[in-house]
Amino acid sequence: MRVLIVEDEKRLAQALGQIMEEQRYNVDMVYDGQDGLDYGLSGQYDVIVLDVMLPKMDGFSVVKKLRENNISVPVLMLTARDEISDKVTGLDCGADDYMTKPFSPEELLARIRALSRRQGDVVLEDIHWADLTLKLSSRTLHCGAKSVSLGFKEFEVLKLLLANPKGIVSKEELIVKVWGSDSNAEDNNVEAYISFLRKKFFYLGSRAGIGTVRKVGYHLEEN
Amino acid sequence: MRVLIVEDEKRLAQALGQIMEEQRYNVDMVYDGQDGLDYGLSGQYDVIVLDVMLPKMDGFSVVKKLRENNISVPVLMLTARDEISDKVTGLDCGADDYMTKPFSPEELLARIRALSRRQGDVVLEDIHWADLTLKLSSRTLHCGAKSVSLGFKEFEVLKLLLANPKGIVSKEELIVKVWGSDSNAEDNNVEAYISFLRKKFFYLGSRAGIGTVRKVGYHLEEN
DNA sequence: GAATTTTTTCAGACTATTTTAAGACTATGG
DNA sequence: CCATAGTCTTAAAATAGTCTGAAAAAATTC
Repeated sequence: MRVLIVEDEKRLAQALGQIMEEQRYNVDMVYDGQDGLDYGLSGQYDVIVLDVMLPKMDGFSVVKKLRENNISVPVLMLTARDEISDKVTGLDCGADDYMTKPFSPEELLARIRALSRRQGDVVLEDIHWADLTLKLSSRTLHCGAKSVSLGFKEFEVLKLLLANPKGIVSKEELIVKVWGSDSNAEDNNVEAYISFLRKKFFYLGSRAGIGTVRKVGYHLEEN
Repeated sequence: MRVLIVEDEKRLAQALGQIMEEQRYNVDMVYDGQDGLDYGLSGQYDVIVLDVMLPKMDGFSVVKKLRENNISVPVLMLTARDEISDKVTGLDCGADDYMTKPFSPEELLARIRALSRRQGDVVLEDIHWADLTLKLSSRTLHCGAKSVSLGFKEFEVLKLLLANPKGIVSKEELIVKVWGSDSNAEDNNVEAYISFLRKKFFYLGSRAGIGTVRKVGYHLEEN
């Protein structure tokens, strides 16, 4: 996910950037409204975090111009408590959400997730493979009349396999994408989850299976 | 709440309708100005969303004729950015608010809420789910012959669950929408209320229940 | 201002998920 | 066929997330 931060207080911008990079977001930072607008117009971002008070051009104008150029990227406005106005709270300026400073990293991330989810809620469709249906909203796996609920990690592992229905997914990739690159998960963790999933496939009576390619990885297959 | 959408771009009309139906608004849609006027004259709506450019009769004329007939329903005009005129911005036409396309669902809902609030006389309809009836006017929950009254927070939590009868509502969303995004409510507050509600469902003998999806949220389910 | 209701807080119980670890199994090269 | 490294499976231990009852605090009502 690509995020643009437009904030002139460098310390704060830095902090924001760090918080988001920890979430593996791809972050760009600029420090005035003019740059914010130019970067925003590139249309390459999934979310823009925009301070209201900025040099050269204020946040409201930036959003306004973005919208005039049909850039519908979700915008999260940052504002000091004493700068709050109806223009912000009513979101009449075209922003999608606002947050008053100071705020917690959790709140920031929560709002960013909410915004990107809102945007992508069309993508939250069910995934089909062979006779299986993975319901993203309820984290359940269905096959015919039967269904099972998946744990968080099971879900993520399966989702990754489904994202490459023909290709092979390595244990390493699974570890990085499901456990995180800084985790100390071992291959056996992946093996355990593959085993759990196979057991559930079997319980569901599905004709789908997970094939092993020794020393390479796993892939979905249809029997 | 009853809403009339008058919009000739069917896709947009459809999208608007969906957004509002998710809020459990009672939505009617028509696709030209003449029908818009006819429906509007029935006087049954709490808000009318009206495009400016319409076949048969433009939006301005529709509002004008409505007002001539003493229909004082709040009207929200939709206009493309390049159709904007003082007639719109000044609201000289008799509309109560206007919004330029494109806009976010949130903005639309915010404005509609604002309009109906301004009106002050929101019609409170009951919400039904499974064997439950939530009476919005009295904040009571009914099932068969039994009923209980809900506290304000219980009520809001349940209403949010009912607003997404199929989807899952996260604790995060509940906190933001019930406690407010600037509150310091914690997950356990939500858990406590979910527990209260379950107890009341049980007392009522309802077949409805609240399911948990670990690390994701809650959703209504029917046993 | 007392009584009642609603909301928050907290701790311990409970449960699902995740990790760990050990032994069984299997493909592959020698 | 054997040795080996890689993989599978399972049980159990550890952890993290959730539930719930009770009591304190706050808000409302009478």
